[in-house]
Amino acid sequence: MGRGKIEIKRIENATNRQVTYSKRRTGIMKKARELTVLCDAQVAIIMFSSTGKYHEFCSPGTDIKTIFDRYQQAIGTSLWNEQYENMQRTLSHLKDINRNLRTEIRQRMGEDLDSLEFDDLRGLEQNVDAALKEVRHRKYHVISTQTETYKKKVKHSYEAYKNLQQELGMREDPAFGFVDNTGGAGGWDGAVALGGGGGGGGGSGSTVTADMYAFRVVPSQPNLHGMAYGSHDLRLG
Amino acid sequence: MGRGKIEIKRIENATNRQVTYSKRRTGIMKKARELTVLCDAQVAIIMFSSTGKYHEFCSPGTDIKTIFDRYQQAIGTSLWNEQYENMQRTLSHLKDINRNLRTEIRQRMGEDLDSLEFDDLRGLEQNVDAALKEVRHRKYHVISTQTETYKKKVKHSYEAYKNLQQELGMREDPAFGFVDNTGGAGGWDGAVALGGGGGGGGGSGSTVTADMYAFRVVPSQPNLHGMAYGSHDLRLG
DNA sequence: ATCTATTTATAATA
DNA sequence: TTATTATAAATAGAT
Repeated sequence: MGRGKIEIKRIENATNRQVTYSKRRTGIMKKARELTVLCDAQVAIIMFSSTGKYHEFCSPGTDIKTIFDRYQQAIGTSLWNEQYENMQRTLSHLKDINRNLRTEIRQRMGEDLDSLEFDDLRGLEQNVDAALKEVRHRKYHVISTQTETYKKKVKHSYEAYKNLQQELGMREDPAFGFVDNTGGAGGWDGAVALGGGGGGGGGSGSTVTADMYAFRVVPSQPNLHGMAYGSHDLRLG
Repeated sequence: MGRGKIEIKRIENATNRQVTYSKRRTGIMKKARELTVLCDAQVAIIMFSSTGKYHEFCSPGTDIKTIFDRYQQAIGTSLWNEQYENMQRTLSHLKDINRNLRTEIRQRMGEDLDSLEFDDLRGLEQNVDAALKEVRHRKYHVISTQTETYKKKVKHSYEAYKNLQQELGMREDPAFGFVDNTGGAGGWDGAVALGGGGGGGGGSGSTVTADMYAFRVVPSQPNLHGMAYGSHDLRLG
């Protein structure tokens, strides 16, 4: 029905496609309206163009949602409900898992142990004990790494200072140079001795004490990825 | 388009109406199909005839529910959509929490510690250490309670035996009676000495060894509410 | 259902 | 976009 017959396949020219969409959409809507009136029917149409624009038609005296509800009743099984209930199930499953995880954490924190049998307790104890060893090991590794880094920084700083001092000494009165109070660049291993971490070579001279790291004795909220240990609301899933 | 022009108003003759409905319905469906193909559009049509029969059309590659969802999104407001999205949000929030909980558990198990700063590690260590003490304490409490219970059972059993023996001795030849080998009902406290738990009164005589409880030395999967420690799939939320 | 005279929709074009 | 118009398609009424 046009100047020429066309093949029913995707119109490649975007403009033509858009024009045809517009014309034929109008045509379908008109047909739907006519069907509604002529045959006393109820029709609902939803369309999306390839560009994402949406258009709808609905017989007067009703609305799309009503027709859709009726449709759902007609086909019996409710797609909505199916998906909805699926989600509900997933949700409650997640909550269950959540609750279990919280319980495990609480028990790993030494709380709510009343429900555990002796064997459970023994297993938990072994597990926590092993974990403690791991954490300590890691802690020592970190502190020794930190110490190494610090040591290197100090060493570099010292060398830079010495170089500057030499340079100054060559150009000006040596009396203006800084005095070297260190026992030499050699002994910054102290803190490594705290743990079993991989300490570097031995050294003598000045010793770095634990105070150097300003250890907090009070267990003030330590953060874990911005979250304090045990800060989860463990009451509900 | 027919032998005669018709007015667009309800067809009163039921048969004619039905026939026209059928013909025009087919026509609309064909038009919809053509539109889908020609213009790369998505179309969903639901129809109910005046007699209640329903028919639908949907572009291939999708389904009515999907189109309806999209439609609801397009028009913005929708109670269903609201609820649906609410659920989606809750779900992803739960997944996030879940992931964090799993991370915390893993770190409490001494795994994945690389991302932790020294202060985090120190806090974790203190926390796990305290937990370990709690678990041990509880374990000792349980074992001593168990021991008490066992002691009482043995005592009762012994007394029942003595009573029976006496009864037997009164009725039959005492030679058939059982010999009492125990050192008296008094000393079943042995295992309590294992820990700091609240042991009962002191006693002497035979000692209960740890073997009495058939301690497993191998840390075979201890159960926690039917779930082994660390048995959660900790990989994903 | 099937057939066609006619009306209607629309492809190409401006 | 909108309008025109030659033609293809849909379909009312008859069979």
